[in-house]
Amino acid sequence: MSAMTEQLRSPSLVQLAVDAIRRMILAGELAEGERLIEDRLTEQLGISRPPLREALRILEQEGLIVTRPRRGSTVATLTDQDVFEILTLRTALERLAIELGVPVQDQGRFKDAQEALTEMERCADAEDRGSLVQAGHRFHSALVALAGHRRLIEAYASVQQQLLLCMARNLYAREHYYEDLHEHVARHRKLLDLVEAGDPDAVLAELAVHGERSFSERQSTVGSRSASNS
Amino acid sequence: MSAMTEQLRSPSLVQLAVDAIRRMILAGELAEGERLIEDRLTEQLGISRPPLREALRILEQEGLIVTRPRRGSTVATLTDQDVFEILTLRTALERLAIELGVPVQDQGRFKDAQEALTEMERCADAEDRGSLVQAGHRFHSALVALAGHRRLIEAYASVQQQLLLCMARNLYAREHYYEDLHEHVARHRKLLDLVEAGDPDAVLAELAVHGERSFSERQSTVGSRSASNS
DNA sequence: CGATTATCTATTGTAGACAATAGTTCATAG
DNA sequence: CTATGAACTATTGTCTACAATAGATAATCG
Repeated sequence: MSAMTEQLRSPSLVQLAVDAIRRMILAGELAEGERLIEDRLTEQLGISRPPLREALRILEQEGLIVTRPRRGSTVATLTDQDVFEILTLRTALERLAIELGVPVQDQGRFKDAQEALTEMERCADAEDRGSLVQAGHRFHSALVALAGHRRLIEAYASVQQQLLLCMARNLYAREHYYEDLHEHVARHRKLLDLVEAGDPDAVLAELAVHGERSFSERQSTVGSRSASNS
Repeated sequence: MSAMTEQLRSPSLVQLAVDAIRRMILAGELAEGERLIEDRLTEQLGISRPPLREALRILEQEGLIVTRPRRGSTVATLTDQDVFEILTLRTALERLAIELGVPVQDQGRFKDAQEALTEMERCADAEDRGSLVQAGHRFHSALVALAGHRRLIEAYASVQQQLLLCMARNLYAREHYYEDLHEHVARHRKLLDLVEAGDPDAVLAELAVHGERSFSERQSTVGSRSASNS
């Protein structure tokens, strides 16, 4: 039954371009605020402008680029306010996921979270921060997927992606991920244990302290709305 | 300072097409599941296909249409599961808005909510259900705007829009809006009073019972994932 | 007479070219 | 020497045309 969902999609040039440009942005190959000249991208990707422009529209909706009429597109520039928005939204979405999904139904998705956590522990042992971040995102995504809520999953993925953009810009990475790696993983382990126990409130409480640290100093800087780097 | 935000934008054909098609869908001129033939739409709107296709990509991201590769776009078909997702997501976003915005800062936005509520009362007196729904949406949007959270506002608008699609299909309208109109408005009045009082928790509590009625029977039908109309 | 396959048509995917505009540079006047 | 204006260039916005594919129809074979 789950094999039915495997449908070999012909990758349209639009989807291809979306993936490629997204990767470029998140990998930092395209700098923050950098203009995305259509001609240059078409040449680079080997496609023509119509599919590229459709791809840009999608990325715009995803929040990775900003398009101003007659002035083209630029890679999104994130202010402190933006980071605040991303983090708060992420937490709200995770909360909903826990509330809906925590007396866990789909054992398969739970497996995903477990595997991601194992991967996190491996990364922490190896002190591989980059992979740890990725595994952490997989873990959280798996947690969110527990609810079986398509829109929630998509919204979360979009926010997660913007968070990756933050980290690519090193706005957020330092203060959040330069803590003790094993404590970091331990908190996630506890989270998963509570999820398995099936008590949503306990998970939510843990999630609250989980996120508190990263928010507290952010909250204070909110309101400035100033660009966070020059 | 707020006058600075007034920038007369030339409406690109893409934006024009997005608005036009969105209106057609929400007005029910395009039936649920109906195919959107590009040639027909270009002729109807008097534009060519590239801007139309960009518009379709945007609408796809917004969740109003579904596009399958090589098979074109269709107006989104909403299942019970979809309605459930929309409602739960909406509540989660409103909760976040209240948490962040309720010791209300921006008095201007608060005015918006007050005006919308006044409008609601007028509609309830006139028994104008259609306008009441619209005013209600303006009210909720104003409430969400209190937080001054751009991403939250956009996400909420998208969800709200899909909710309108539900109502256009009469999936949700009957059981939710065929209650007593004045009680409906009274609940919103209470909500706004609590917001003005500045106690987020009280607002959240009220919001919970506010939404509980509409969710309870939904929750039970979840899992069927069957199409909700034929 | 029913099922299967080949052709055909309607529709989407993509490309290249033209038109319009915003930013830039240079020249000129104060 | 600075500021203003005009021409220019780079880039976006849009259109028409071509290629490729999926669904439909009809014809043929069992």
